Amino acid sequence: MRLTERYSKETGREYALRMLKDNIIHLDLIPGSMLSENELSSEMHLSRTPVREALIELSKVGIVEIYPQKGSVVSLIDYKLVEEARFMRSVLEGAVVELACKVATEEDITGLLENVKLQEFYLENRSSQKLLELDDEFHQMLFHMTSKDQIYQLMDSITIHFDRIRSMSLEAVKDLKTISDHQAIVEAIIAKDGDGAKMLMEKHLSRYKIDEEALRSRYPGYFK
Amino acid sequence: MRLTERYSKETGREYALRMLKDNIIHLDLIPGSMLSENELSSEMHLSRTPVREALIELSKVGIVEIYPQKGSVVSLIDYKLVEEARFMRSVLEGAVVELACKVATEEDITGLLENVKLQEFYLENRSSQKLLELDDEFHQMLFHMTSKDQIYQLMDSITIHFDRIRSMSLEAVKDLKTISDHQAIVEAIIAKDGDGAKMLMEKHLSRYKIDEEALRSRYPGYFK
DNA sequence: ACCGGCCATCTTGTATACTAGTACTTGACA
DNA sequence: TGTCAAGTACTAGTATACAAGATGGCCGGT
Repeated sequence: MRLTERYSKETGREYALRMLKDNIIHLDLIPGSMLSENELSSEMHLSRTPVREALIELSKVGIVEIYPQKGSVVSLIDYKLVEEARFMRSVLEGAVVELACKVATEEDITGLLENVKLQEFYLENRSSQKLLELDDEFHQMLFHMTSKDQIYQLMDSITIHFDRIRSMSLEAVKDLKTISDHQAIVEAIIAKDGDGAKMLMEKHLSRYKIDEEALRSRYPGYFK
Repeated sequence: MRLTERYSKETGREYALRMLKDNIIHLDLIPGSMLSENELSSEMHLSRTPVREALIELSKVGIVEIYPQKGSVVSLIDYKLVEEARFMRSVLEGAVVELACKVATEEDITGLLENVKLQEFYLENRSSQKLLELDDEFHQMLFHMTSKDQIYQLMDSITIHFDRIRSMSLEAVKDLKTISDHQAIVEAIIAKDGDGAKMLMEKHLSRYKIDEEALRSRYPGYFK
């Protein structure tokens, strides 16, 4: 388990959750491996309580499985679940961007344009970490401007299945496409073209349909 | 707090969660009221741990708010959140029923028809409890037959905002309409009419747009 | 050699103890 | 009378202790 520093404000539970998610996404905790509440808590210098609460939360979205009196494991990759997460995002974000075309204010659009400009900047500067953050922020902004923050939060929790797959496929080469997708979506919003924006969003998210067989042969044993 | 018996198999946490949800939906825990982990745990004959875990889960969907070192409260009714929950259901169920038109098997359709028949039966017998269960089951079946169980589970967690409002509007007079809606949806699925099924589902769920002002004047102080 | 039962050691679930921070009450003092 | 400070009684967050079930190895008997 790879650890980073604990933020000053965050609670033990939040810290444990952040560490676990990070390590699961980046395969430092490999699919199928056992998780011991005791081990984890001593590694993170916490007691079992906050660690346990984090594990419960992760089990709610099926990324961790808890077997009472037996143990907990990092879930094997279940392609059904990955596709389910992608479907959920596609459907919800499609509807949200369509709605955004109706309700976006000048300020909202300015914010989106600013975000896209920053993406271009960091693409040149090769900061893929920053790019990922901006990508997430872009999508979150759409939910915020349509007053759908709670939905974003719920949807985000299941997205981890999908983030894990994404980190397995070597390259984030699609960064360039990502940015031009975002640009096109903003343009559709400006033009108040709801149907167009929805289609663009669905196409954008369909890029994440990563080839299962390729990954399965590269990482045998990680899949259910 | 109104309590019912604890099932033999369920854990303390599950029991606490079930009790809390029931009491929030049926307004035995009124919006805005304080929740003390200590009080709740002694009422339910549990320790703070499982009760606390249940409260954390409820806070994730905004039906309970936890203020560290100060206390927890049952959230006031926020119509934005209610509408958000309705929107989420409408969008997801619309997409799912459209998909169901493509993939439903004979068995799936038989199951749906059987459910509708039972609804008719219990409508005559005036068992509104059983009707609600069948209603929930109907919707869940659509998610199951399209392999979207995880999405149903997540969506269901936010539906509580919506269930609370529904229990406030006096009558479940719309039972008859509910059943005919369900019948129409099943017919559309049989006819493999995806667009029609989607529209019917959205219309069906729009019935839950309960008049805010009427409730607000009847229950002043329950709203944000 | 093989099978069965006991035991030591894991696991998570729950209960309880402790910590630290908030808010209100009470009472003394200006 | 008004104000401020100490004390008290709450809160949630965390740590730890205990309970109960699952597992696997070991040892003895057949």
